[in-house]
Amino acid sequence: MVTLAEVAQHAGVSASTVSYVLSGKRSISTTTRQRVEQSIRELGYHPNAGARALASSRSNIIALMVPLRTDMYVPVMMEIAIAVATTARIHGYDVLLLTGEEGPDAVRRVTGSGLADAMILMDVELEDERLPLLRGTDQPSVLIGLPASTSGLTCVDLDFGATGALCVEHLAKLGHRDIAVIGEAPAVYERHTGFAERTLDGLRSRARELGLRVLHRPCDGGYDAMAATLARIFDERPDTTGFVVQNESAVEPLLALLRQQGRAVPEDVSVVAICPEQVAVQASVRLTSVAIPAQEMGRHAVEHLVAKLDGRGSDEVVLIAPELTVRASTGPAPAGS
Amino acid sequence: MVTLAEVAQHAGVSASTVSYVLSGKRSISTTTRQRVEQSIRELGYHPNAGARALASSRSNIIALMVPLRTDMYVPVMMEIAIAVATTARIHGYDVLLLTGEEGPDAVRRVTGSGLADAMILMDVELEDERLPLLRGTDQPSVLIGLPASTSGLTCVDLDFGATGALCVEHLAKLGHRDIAVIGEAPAVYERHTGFAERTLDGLRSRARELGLRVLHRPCDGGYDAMAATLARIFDERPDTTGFVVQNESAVEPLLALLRQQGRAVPEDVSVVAICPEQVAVQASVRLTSVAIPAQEMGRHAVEHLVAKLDGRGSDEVVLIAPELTVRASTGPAPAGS
DNA sequence: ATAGGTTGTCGAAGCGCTTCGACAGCGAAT
DNA sequence: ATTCGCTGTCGAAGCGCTTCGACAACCTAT
Repeated sequence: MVTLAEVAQHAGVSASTVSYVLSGKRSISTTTRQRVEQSIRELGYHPNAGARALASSRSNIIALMVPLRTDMYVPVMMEIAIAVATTARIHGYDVLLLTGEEGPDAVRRVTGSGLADAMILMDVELEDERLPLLRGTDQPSVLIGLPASTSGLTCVDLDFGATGALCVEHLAKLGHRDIAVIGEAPAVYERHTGFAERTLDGLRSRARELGLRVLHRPCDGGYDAMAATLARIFDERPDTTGFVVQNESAVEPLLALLRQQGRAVPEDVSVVAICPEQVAVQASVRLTSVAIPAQEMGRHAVEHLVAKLDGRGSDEVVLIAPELTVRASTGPAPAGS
Repeated sequence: MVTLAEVAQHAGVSASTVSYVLSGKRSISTTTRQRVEQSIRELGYHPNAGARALASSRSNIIALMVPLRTDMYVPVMMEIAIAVATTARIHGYDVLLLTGEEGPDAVRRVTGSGLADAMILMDVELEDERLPLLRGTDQPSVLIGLPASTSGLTCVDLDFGATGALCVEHLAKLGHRDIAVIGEAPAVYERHTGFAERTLDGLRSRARELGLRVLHRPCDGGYDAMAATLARIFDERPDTTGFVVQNESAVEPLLALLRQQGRAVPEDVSVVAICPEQVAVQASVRLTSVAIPAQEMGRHAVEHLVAKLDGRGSDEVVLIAPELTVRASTGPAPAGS
């Protein structure tokens, strides 16, 4: 393994000079810099991460805590994780992958050991156990998701309230009066992750203003669950013509079942989905949808963190404005209803 | 930040004693050990990762390179990643998340800087650029996937050859004579990742033995691509009654299209999928499938690596035997054909 | 010509840990 | 009673880097 000292010797300078060439923290004459860079290249030198971390008390690592559950929103999580890793590299950071399994202990371990300089938490619950720890440390962090209280925290999330409102507005404009909301799996509500509730709140209050009727039903993914939910919905509200779907693994089942029941999309019923672009585009009917901006969230989170680590940046809640893309799954409400 | 020295002072012993309590590399009297452990708890001590890495030249980190592409097999990748992270923690390791984006440079960087003690590479291509580097270093690594030459490498993968054979056998036993294989997206074949080809080879050679006819068509995910592919298949081989699907994002479109064309599953045509359990179970027809054992692969990879790092273990290719689960999408071939 | 300021480089200290050799203390064997 | 071999503990060196203060060498302003 090549060391700084070897590079220094090879270039005929002192170790500290090489260090300054690397960090740029002091000015170095062009000739010296070039000589050093040449030696670095020739010897194939890579600074030792441990030594660097020890001396500078900076690991250049960002920890990313992803939920252990592989049951929900998997592509979104992956997309965020990839965006985080990619953006982090651009800023010279690596990413440590932690699962939610360890819970608050993981936070303690990371902050205590100097393993990482900062953390990103995904899938934050309203009253998350990890929050007090984050508030009590000076290690920067960003949450992807919105807890009940955000004081002293930095959060990035889609504005789910506005998202709900946007969906219902779109349906209202098309003349739909009876809206059914296919929500997340019951487990998501029980876990109090918040985003599902926020969507619903935003949707409901806008619906009230617009004078629409809303029926909300949580729903597990898969066909059987969807079939049961759909039957109940049409039982209670036979005139339902508009659907808002938040659970992406319920989207395809819903479309298949509607087709099976002879209800045409978008002629008889309209469907708006809250899901990643790819799902919306690849579905059997190209879906009018509000995209979940996974990449943007990941990128934002890292950039906030880097700003904080550089002494810039501050605590702040960033709610990304939702954008609704009209595709083939929504149309005017049928005249008869 | 609490240091070893502070713990030592608090416990009234020397720093080295604390270190030995932590590592267990020398025997320590029970009373001393307990006193030290008590101090560690009281002070909330966590060893500094950088210092530890520097002194021991072991980072206790495993690097995981995941492909940048988010277009394929996303849930499988995520499942592997989670399994890797979880298993690694059990053995005292953390996981560094690298994207394939950096390519071979990432390997150089990690081995050169001592950032990680070992690497796991996912989505390995037949002639992967990173392989020469891995062979040229003494850093242990495990590939998830199978390159063209495995000499000097450790690999873990599903036995895709046997998987293909198993699928076709199942269909043969049910009396199907004309089999269509819906393969991966063309991009997957162009990338030469190998698993798709291996599946096909295994399937074809078994089909030959059994006297079946096989038609293979690569297929992108989504409805439009699937519709085109399906049309071509029935055009060329109208008597096709058995399908093997490898592209999981083609599964649902296929089922929907068959339904639409009035071909009942499993009465008229049978479908076998190669996909994660969850996809098979949640599909509109519960699918007879060979599961992709993502968790097992991740766990295996880590355990191999840990064994190597402990001086046990050796280079080896582990092919996981496929298991076919019969569900509702396959049945006897229709009598007429 | 002198004081003052820059610029570029160096030496040394030290980050917090592991690990090696040393050795005190003690029971067992001679 | 002396030697031997344990066991448990300590001190010190050193891992490879960053960073601080020092200081030549030069330039500019007086």
